[in-house]
Amino acid sequence: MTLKVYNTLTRKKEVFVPIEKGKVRMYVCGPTVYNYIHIGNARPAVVFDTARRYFEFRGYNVNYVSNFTDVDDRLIHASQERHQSVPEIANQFIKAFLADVGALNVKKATINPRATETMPEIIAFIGKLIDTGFAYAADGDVYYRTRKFKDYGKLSHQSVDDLKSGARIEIGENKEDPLDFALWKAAKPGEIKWASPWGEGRPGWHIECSAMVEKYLGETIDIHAGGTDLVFPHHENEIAQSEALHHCAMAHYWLHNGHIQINNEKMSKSIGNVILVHDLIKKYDPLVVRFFILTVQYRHPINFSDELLNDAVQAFGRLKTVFYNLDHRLKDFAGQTDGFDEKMESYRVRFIEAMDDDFNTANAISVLFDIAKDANIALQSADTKPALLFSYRQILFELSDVLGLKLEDQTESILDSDVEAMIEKREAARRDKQFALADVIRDQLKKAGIVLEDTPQGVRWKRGRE
RNA sequence: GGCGGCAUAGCCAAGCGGUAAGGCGCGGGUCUGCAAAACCCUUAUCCCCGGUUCGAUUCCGGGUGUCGCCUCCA
Repeated sequence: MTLKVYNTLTRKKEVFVPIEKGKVRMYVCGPTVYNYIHIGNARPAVVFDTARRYFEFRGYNVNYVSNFTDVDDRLIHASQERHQSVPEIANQFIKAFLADVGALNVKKATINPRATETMPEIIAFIGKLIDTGFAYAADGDVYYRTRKFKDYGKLSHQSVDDLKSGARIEIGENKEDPLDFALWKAAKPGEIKWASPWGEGRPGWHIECSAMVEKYLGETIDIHAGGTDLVFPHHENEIAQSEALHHCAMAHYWLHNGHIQINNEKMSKSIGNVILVHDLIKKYDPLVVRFFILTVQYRHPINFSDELLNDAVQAFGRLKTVFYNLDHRLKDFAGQTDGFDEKMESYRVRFIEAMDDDFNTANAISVLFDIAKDANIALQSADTKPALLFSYRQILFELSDVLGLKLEDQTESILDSDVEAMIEKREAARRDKQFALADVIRDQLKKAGIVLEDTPQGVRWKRGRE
């Protein structure tokens, strides 16, 4: 079985062959930390985290680098508006980013380099581009000479001449050509700045990624990923910068996730429909959000709406319920699975086939539901062997973990003693066939958020809404 | 104008040459003291028109619709 990934560069699914056996070097463009992240930022974080988990599941050692852009125009604007320094704002939202993404069960990156901590490498990189004639300084700015890079446009599949119409020169810029882009921007009075051979200023947006990839992962990496909007110009420019200097491919595979829409509209500030993860996870279980994102193949657009999210609540709940019910039956079971089990292996194989196909999480999730169905059937019979139930539990645990979906929920394991007393009181009432009393107690508990379910193996409870 | 994606049941979403996975929802049933959970049954010929083929949702051509990139953007 071979893993295939869709490469934007070739517009084809290609067999993944790592540079170094057993290792994956991947770089995912991270956020500009001037605000809380929105769900559009969450998608690459979740899908590429899932890719990373899958690589690890398949035995690869993954070096996962994702940057923080902690200085740029938007941060400077935010700084002026709030009368806070750029680093203060950046630190605040880096912290918020890590919290949000942590709630979505995104594993920590191997490293999250910051632009401001990569300044020597950035400046050196620009210097070399000037030395080789790919860049030029002009009044304190430095620009990349786009037309000099012969492969320009190969990622976005655009010719330089087609791009020309969209390019423009802002007032105050001193570009030789409208297509050129900034590597270094001279500081205006009062702006945060760093010293450089071309005067005080700050890096352009694209150069930090080129410098960081080189610094942390090397001249050629396996995977470079980000949102589809980054194909042009961001990643195109990164290629121009890095490959002009290194004369080798910057990345073998370029992966891009599709965008999120809100009620079938583009999410944008002007429409006013931007949803922050910070707010969304107050309303929905963050894992439901993750689950929802993974129900769609990562390259396709996803529409967000309360209706769709509520469907996801139900669907994910089904998975959690079966897992919980398995645990309920296995409370006193300390044994093992039956060992090698053909059926469990067949689930695993189907899961791998799905994920091998460019991380088809939608199909991978359908395997989870098939396991759930079979496990539920096994659960129906009172004399199913615990070892079999345990096998179901294990395979569900193993595969859902690859997707970063935690089916176990620690918060459900603790029950107040008075609630326990009420459950016992109801059990006594049921034994005495005082069903009216039993039902009253059950209603009371339900209002307190505890839902009871009577099973042949005793009463089972879970937390519910209202 | 250049480049690209998408169009599958009420909704979401896989499949991509051999008459349609999965989930949510609806309806019917089973189990239950009643519920809940669960299980069973039920819910589609895949935007339209041509073409290739023994055979197309799946390939090719042409439409229509829709979304996106080309300017900061995940």
